[in-house]
Amino acid sequence: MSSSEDDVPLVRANGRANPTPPSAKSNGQSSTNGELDPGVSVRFGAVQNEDVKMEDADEDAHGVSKRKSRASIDQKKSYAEPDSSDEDDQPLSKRRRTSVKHEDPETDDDVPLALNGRKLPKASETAIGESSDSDMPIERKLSAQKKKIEAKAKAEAPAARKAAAAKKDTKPAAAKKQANGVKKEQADDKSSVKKMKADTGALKKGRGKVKAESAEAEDEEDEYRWWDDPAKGDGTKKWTTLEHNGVVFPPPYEPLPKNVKLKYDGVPVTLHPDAEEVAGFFGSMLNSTHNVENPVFQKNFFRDFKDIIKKTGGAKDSQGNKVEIKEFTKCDFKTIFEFYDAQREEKRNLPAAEKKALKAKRDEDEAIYQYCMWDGRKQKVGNFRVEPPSLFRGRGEHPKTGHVKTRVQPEQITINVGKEATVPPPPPGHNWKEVKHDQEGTWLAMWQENINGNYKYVMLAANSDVKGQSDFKKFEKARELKEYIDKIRKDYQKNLKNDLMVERQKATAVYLIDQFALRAGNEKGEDEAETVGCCSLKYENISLKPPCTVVFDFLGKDSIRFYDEVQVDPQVFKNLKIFKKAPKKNGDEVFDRLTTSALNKHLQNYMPGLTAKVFRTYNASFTMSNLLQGMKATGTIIEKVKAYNDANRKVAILCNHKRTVTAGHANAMEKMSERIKGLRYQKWRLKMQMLNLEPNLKKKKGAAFFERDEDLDKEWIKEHQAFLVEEQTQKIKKKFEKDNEKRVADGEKEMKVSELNERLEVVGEMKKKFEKENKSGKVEAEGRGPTVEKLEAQITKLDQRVDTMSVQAQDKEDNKEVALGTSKINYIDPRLTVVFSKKFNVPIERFFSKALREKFEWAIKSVDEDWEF
DNA sequence: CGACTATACTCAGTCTGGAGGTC
DNA sequence: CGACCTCCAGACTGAGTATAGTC
Repeated sequence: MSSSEDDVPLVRANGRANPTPPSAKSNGQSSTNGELDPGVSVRFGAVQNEDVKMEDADEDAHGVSKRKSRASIDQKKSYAEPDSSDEDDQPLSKRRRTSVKHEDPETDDDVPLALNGRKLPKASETAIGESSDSDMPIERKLSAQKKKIEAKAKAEAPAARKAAAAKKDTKPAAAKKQANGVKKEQADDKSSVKKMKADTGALKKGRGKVKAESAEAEDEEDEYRWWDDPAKGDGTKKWTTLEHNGVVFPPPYEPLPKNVKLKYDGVPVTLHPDAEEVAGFFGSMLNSTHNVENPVFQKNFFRDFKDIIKKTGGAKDSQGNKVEIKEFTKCDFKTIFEFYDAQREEKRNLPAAEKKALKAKRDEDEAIYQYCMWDGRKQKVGNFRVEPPSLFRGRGEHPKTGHVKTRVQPEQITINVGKEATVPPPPPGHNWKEVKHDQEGTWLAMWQENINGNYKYVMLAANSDVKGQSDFKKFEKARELKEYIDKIRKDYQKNLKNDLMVERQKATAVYLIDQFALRAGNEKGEDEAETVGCCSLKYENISLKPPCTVVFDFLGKDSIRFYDEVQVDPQVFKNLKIFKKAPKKNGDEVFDRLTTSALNKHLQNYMPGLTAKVFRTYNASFTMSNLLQGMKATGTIIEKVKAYNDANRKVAILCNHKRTVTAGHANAMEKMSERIKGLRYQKWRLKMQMLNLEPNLKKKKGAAFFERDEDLDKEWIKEHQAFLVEEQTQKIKKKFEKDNEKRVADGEKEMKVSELNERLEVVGEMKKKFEKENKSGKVEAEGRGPTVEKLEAQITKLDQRVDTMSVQAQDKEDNKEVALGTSKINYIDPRLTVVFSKKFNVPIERFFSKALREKFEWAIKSVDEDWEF
C-alpha cells in the first residue's frame, strides 16, 4: 500500500476554501436532504464511474449502516479486506487526480469523498493516514507553511459567537436605589463573615469528635498542601495505605401493614414481601406521572413484577386462593400510594426538633463511614451508601426504564483497602465478594448494577486530596492545550480538504468539537437511549442551509436537546454535505469512518493526554477567562456578582447545560408581567390625578404624557380593577379571620360578620371609584394633601419599580433553562474565579458555596491575582 | 472491561421580598 | 407619612443521588 502514498495529490496552495459555496444556495431544500445542487453534481459527473457504483450500492438492501458496521470490524481487524481492490476503494485522491485534475481550482474541493457511502479500505487509509504526518510530501509542507499565516483567524471564537447569539444580557440591575443596594451589601457581608465563623466553629467541634486530628484543619501548621508538592499527582499508584469502614446498606424492606394491599381486578391480594416491595416501588411513585404513565416503564416494571411474583409463590386473595396477576391495567396501586404518601407527609410535618434529632442519630450511625484514612490523612468519602433498590428511571426514551433495580447484597461487593488495614466487616452472616488491595484505584468499594451491568464505585468526596489533584490535573491539561491549539486549528483547517475520507472526517469532527463544544460521542448500545455526540451524529441531526448555516438538532447526554443554528467554515459546510451524501439516509452516521477512539488517538499526536473532552474544558475556561478579563472593576458587589454570573451563563450556554423549566415558570412570568402592567396602570392613574389637580398641565407637558400605554386597554383595565378589588377583599377577609383567631386565643369573643361587612365597605368604595373613573375618564387625586410634586415623586418611584421588575423578569426568562452549576463545578477553572474575587474584591463566598470552597481549596489557596488561565 | 468524570433531578432547608404592623 | 420590624409564602440553593457520559 505504501505505493499509494505517492499517489496522494498535492494539496494546492490555492486550496483555500471557496468563500462562495456551491450554487446550492439556490436549492436549500435539497441540500438539507444531503443532495447536491446541480452545479456540484456536474462536477461530480467527472467521477462518473463512482456515481454508477453508488447506484449499485443503493440497491444493496443492506445499505450504509451495514457496510458501516462491517467497517468498524475491519478497522480493528485487518488489511486483507477483499473489497480493497475495488476501484472506488482507492484513495480518493487517485481518482480525483485522473478525473478532476484540470478543473477550476476553486471547485476541486467539491469532489466528493463520501463516494457512494462506501468506506475506503482500511488498509489504504491506515497506511496513508499514518505516514502523512512524518512523510508529508514537500509540497504539502510548503503549502502548510503558507497557510500558517491565515490560520490565526478563527482562534478565539467559539463562545464569543454563542455569547453574541445568546440574548443580549439585560442591563445590570443597577437602577436599584443605590442606598438600598449598599445597605444590603453590608448586611450580606456581615452575614457571610458570621457564617464563616460558624463554619470554623463547627469544624473545631467536629474535630474533637473524630480520632484523626490532623486531617482537615484550615489553620493548622502541619496542613498538607498537595498542590505545592511537586511529587504529587503523577504516576499510577494512588495510595500506600488505605483504611476505611466499607459501605452502608439501605434498611431492609418493611412490609406494608395488613390493610394496605395491591388490588387486582378490585380484589386485594397478598404478596410475598419481596414482591410486595416491588409493588411498593411502583405504588409509591404514582405521583410521578412522567414515569408511571410511560408505556415502556409500565411494560418493564410489569414484566419484572410478574417475575418476582412467580418466584415468590404467587399472589393470594384474602381466602388464600391464588390470584394470577396477568394484566397491568387491572393492578390498582392506589392504596399503596396513599400509604407511602401519608408516610412522606408525616415525615415532612415532623417538628423541626425531631427532624434534627433524627438527622443527628443518622449522622452518628454513619459517622465511621464518612471518612477514611488515605496515606494516613483523613479524607471524606463520597457516596458510601449502597444504592437502594428501586425502579430504574432511565432518562429520555430509555428502553430499560421501569426495570427493577435489585437490592445489592454484600456478596456482590468488592472492597478495596490497604493490605495492612483491617478489612471492613461485612454485615453479620454475609461475606464480601472479594477484597482487593489495588493501589492504582481510587475506589473503596465497587459492585455491578443489574440493569445495564454498569460498575458502581464508592470513591472519595469532591473535597478530598485525590479528587482535588485530578481536578487540578484536568485544568492543567486544558491550559496545556493553549500551547497546541493554534497548530491543531491550523491542521484541521487544512485537513478539512484532505483527500482521505477519514482524515476529512477527523478534521471536521475536531472542528465541531472545538467550535461548538460537542462531546466526543461514543457508540451506544441497542438497549440505551438514543443519544449522540459528535462522532455518533446521525444524518437527521444535521441540516444544511446554504450558504454556510448548519442546524444541529439532536439529543445529547441525558437526552438533553442540543439545538443550534450556526455559521460554519464553508469547507465544513461542504464536508458535511459530502458526509451526508446519498445513499446515506436517516439513521446513518454522518461520521461513518470515525470512532471516538480513533479521534482521540489522533489528538494524542498533538499533545499527550489530549482527548475530545479537554476541548470542552479548555473552551469553557478560556471563554470565562476572556469574559472576566474584559470586565471593569466598578460597581457594587451585587453588580460584580451579576457580571460574573452573566459570564458564567455564557459558558453554560456554550456547554449546553440545561435544566428543565420549573413547573410554575410560565405562570410566574405571567404574574410578573401582570404586576408590571399593574404598576404602569398605577402610574397612569397618578398622572391623571396630576391633571385633576392642575388641568393646564396637559399643555405644559404635552398630551402624550397623559396617554395610557397602548396595552392598557379598557378591557384590561376593567379586568385589572376587578382583580384589585378581589385582592383587597381577600386581604380584608383574611385579616378578619386572623384577628378573630387571635381574639379566641386571648379569650375574647369573636367579632360579628357585621364587622367584616363594615370593613369591606372600603372595597365597595373602591369599586365605585373605579366605575366613576371609567365613566368620566378622570381620576380624582388621592391621599392627604396631594400635590403635583408628591405625585411626581410617586411616579418616579413607580418607574424604578417597573425597571427593576422588568430586569428581574428578563433575567428569569433568560435563565429558565440554563443551569449555571455544572459549568462552575466542572468546567470553569476555579482559579479564574479566585482571581476575579481577589481583583474585584468580592468575597469568594459569593461565588463558591461551602462545598465548592472545599472542593476548590487548592485553587483558593494557591493563586494570586496575577494568575492567568 | 473498568474506572473515572459529568450531568440533571429531587427534596429539604434557607433565604427573601413584600405585606402588614408599629412607632 | 415614613423608617423600621416581623412574619410568611414562595423562590432559590445546595447537598445528595443516580444516571449517563468519556476514555
